[in-house]
Amino acid sequence: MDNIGEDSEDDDSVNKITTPSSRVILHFDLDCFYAQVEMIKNPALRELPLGIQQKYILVTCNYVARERGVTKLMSVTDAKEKCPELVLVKGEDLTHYREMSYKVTELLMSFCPLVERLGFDENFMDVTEMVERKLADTPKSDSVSFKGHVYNNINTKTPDNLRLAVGSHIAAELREEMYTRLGLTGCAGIATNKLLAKLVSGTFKPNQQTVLLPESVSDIMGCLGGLRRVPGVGHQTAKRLQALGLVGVLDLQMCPISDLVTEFGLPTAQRLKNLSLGLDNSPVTSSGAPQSLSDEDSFRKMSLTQEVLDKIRELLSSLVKRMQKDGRQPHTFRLTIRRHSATNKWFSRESRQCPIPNHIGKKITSGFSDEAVSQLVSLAMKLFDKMVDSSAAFHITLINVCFCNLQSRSTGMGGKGSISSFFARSTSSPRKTPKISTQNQVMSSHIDLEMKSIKINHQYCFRRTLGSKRRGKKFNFTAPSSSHGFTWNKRFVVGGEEVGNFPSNVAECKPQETKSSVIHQLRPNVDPEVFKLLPEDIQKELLSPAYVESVSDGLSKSPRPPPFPQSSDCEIPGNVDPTVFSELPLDVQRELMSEWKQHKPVLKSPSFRKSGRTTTDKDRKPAAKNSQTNLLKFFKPN
DNA sequence: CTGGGGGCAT
DNA sequence: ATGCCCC
Repeated sequence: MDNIGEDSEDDDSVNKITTPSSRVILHFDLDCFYAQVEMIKNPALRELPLGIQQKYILVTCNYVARERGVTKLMSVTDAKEKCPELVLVKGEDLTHYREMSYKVTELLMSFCPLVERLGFDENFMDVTEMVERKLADTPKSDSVSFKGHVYNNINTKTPDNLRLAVGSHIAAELREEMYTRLGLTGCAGIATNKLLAKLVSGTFKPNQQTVLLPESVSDIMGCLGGLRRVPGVGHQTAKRLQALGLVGVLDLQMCPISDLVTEFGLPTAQRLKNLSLGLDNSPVTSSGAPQSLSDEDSFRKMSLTQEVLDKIRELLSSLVKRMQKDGRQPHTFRLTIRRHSATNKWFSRESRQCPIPNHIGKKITSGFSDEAVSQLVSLAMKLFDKMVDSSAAFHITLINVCFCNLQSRSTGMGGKGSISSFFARSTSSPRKTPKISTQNQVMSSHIDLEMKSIKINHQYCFRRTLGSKRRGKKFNFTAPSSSHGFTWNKRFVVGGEEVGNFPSNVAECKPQETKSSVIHQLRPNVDPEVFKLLPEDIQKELLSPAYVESVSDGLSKSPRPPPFPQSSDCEIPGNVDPTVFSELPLDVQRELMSEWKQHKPVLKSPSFRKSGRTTTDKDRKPAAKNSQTNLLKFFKPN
């Protein structure tokens, strides 16, 4: 089980204190992904304006089409108007895109397992360890230049920038690998966190890459304009921010944290403010195999039970086949619908779910697909009846069937690894492809891949993703210690942001300190004299929780009081500025206090997750418990 | 007439 | 089960 004690022994002894706290994060974004896949399938399409069509929407298009004014998410009608010669390919069946997407992730993972997928066409990678390793191996590393673009074209020589420069070389090589092995082009961004890497990757658009240096953080955030452009700020959040009078990133940067807390609560308030400043300590979490498989279809209208039944059967037979290839057994089934409603057109979905009886689940994995499908169809219809009164008129515009709670059948060997199908090489592949199949090869696949320049032992790339998302980010500092020779890397969770000369790089104030002492907590590159000259309210703002590495995301690399008070009284958590707290409305204070009270006992038992599911984590994402074993099982034993 | 996915937190 | 987020 999780053991906090184990960790404390090895972290500082192994991780030298001098080790830099900033990470090197890569973001990869394939160019017009679906269009590229179609152009690979049919090269004749390359010179033609090509659009990928789902129902009435053009979900993406190639660059020939873009030159003629076609854009993403344009209606087919508009696109045809703009460009009558536009060639359309249906893209509702995602099979090929999904397969290619996982090949990309697999390729990246073969260099460093810490890869997080975002949709089908984007991947984050934490290459900090690779960079350190490369730096240590190359004595003449002083004069490394940047590969690709540098945002704003400015370049100061600092140790952190050197590490980003090495990151840019890694990114370039990985993009080259993607092209030579898979025929795919894409962009990459190199920065110190996921937010910035993602934002910068699109700076130069097709098939190029860009580094963002810390000194340009305020520039890139300022140039963003609308808040919707900030990843993590969706439609709803943007609306609520606008109600507060905030429309641009700069507005959010300058907004008093207390205003945000009243609207969003403390955790979200901090997150939003940090995002606006380019701060993001969220770790790159290995995605591994998907948590759920679903299949859906939308249509104008469906009003007959028989049609519903047929559609569900159709969706299920395809989903069961996919599930079968995956190899895991689903233990939960969910049916989702969208109702037609003239007024409430804005998409609200309803769903019902139920356990999948074991005898049905087994039929899925063991190949009795037809039986499984028909039994699942009746399950689905029962769920449908819970939502829709079939005796009255109804109009459905979407049906989705979903398998989740996926568990590997065999704990040990022989089982078709869950991810094996996603990462499996097609046997018909004309080209020799690297086999990343056996457990041994996971740790040494650089041999198979004939890496020329990135001679990084994969062991050095294992950065623990401490605690999975599912175990709750809040308490991921209680994640298990290394159990296979990998050391708990405290620094990992810290992710101290390097934010150049931004005021916000006052990022490491210790909580609950007096102002006079807190000034000593300023970053070394922040001039205390300058700080003292600032108006007091600005000082307070800089020291407020929004500027502190949030407790929920990690520990400080410097000794710091535990995130929650040890005393039995409910005190203000360490990451909360008492001054700011005291300024909150009383009811908000009370709410926060009771929340903290409830969380406290959790500190000692990270497995509190009331879920009756005393899960043996073996079926969760690879990062969940033990990155090695969990990762290994995703590769074909061969 | 905004698609077909996927994720997380509550 | 829903709502938010991402593409």
